[in-house]
Amino acid sequence: MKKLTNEFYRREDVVSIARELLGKLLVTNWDGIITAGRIVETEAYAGAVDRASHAYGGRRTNRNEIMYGDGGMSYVYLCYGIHHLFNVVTHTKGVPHAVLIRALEPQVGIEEMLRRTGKEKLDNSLTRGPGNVSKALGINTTHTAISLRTNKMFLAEDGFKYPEESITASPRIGVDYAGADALLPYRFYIKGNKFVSGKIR
DNA sequence: GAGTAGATCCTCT
DNA sequence: GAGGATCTACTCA
Repeated sequence: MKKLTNEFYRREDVVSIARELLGKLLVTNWDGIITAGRIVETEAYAGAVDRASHAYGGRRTNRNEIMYGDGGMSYVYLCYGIHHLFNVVTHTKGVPHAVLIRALEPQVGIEEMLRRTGKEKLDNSLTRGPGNVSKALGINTTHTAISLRTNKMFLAEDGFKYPEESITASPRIGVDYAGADALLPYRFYIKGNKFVSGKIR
């Protein structure tokens, strides 16, 4: 298993990165408790020109400041007062690109994920949707702005690849307020995977 | 199976 | 003071 490199995160094309993250592993290790899952759904947020992004029009606030940092950092924020959403910051300093991790297939520490989410057994709701992903992996807003190359939280590849034909693009979810940009095919997921959120499988 | 309301709080205006 | 990159449970059918 190899951690993804800074070169991977710091490329210019956030849409390609979002697509390539499918099949990679997201690992957290809080106080020695390891949980990990394989990424099956992502969304790209293309910075200042993307009306669905927090950084649209170059908006810069305390909350999204980390998006303007170097690629390879985490961006976690609270949505609807309840859900913590986990993003990977990409591109280099000054360009606020990010990829939202929307769904995982659980791999390691399933018992711990069940404990964190209060569920009794593994089913497709455990890591389906960005709110559930963060809950299962124990991610919250205190984990924003940390490097994804530490041993606490990182993305890695283990050689596994989903076949090209199983990768599907679609418009993003929950961004109706973004006008025409809501229609951009910036969401990527594994066709037929039961952990993918939304109605279209 | 489809549609809808409610939860709940931080951030920005 | 408003609203959000969501999820679940509940209704109705």
